[in-house]
Amino acid sequence: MNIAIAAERCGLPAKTIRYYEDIGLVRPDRSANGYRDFGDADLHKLVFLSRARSLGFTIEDCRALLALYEDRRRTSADVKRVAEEHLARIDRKLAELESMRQVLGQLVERCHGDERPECPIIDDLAGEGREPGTRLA
Amino acid sequence: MNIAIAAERCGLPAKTIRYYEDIGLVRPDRSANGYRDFGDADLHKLVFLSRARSLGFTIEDCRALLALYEDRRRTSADVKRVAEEHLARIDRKLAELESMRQVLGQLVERCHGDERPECPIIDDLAGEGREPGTRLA
DNA sequence: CCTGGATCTTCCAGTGGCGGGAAGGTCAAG
DNA sequence: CTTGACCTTCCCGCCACTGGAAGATCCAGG
Repeated sequence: MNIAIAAERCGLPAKTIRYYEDIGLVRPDRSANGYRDFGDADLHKLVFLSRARSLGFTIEDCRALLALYEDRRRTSADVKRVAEEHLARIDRKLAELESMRQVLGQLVERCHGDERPECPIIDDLAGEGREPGTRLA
Repeated sequence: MNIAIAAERCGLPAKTIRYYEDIGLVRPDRSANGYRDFGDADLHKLVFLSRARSLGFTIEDCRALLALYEDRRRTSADVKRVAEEHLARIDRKLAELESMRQVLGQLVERCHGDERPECPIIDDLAGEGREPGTRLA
């Protein structure tokens, strides 16, 4: 099947699929005219990649997971380890974002948002009250 | 003051400060020897930038915020709008990460993590049960 | 048979926000 | 006078694509 059909079926843009071939994640056949020709196995891989990426796995994670996917002698422990590392990355990122959200949320709440120049957001960014330790977070 | 001192005082790497000058966020003087010479106002800007970046504002947000910081006729409404847009971005990102966390967390829980090949994580990525709508999320 | 539009190919450049490292100038101490 | 710590500019690399140019190919209509 041509790339447009494969793209439609796996939910990835054709550009992304070509990129995945470039970096060696898929190796579709080529038709006589030079067009990529995706078989069912290729499509399965693309669906796998699409799903893994949507869960936030990096490309290198995907490469490892794809190898495990295709290895009948894999152990679920190997898979779980990759997933747990990613889960830890997600948790770190969540904590970082939640901290930002908390600080910024409080600043926004305290800002009147009127036509006057006084603004606790600007004051915070400028470092007002940083030394005394009266900082919000 | 030289760049290393400025870097130490604002908490940004010297490389980052040079980059900020490249893109026009700061304009330190130059000494006779060609070295950058940061004054107090420059340092204040760098501290401002450091804090804004740590709250996740994009460089373009920082440019806008810095302009507001320096504009005595700004309104707090202008500042608040920038902050609220960023807050919305944070919330979208949080929702996305929380969704990933939820799905991946359940998959990891269900995975035995032993020496056998059966693995609900791989099965999910491979699309097992996608059509029937028995998907986790 | 020709034309035109859709699809395919490769290749190059850009995104954001820096970081690494090369090649070379400058400065202060011993 | 040399050493080593600074400083400068410059260019490449990161991640995971995305956009666009230039050109080949395919297919349907006239």
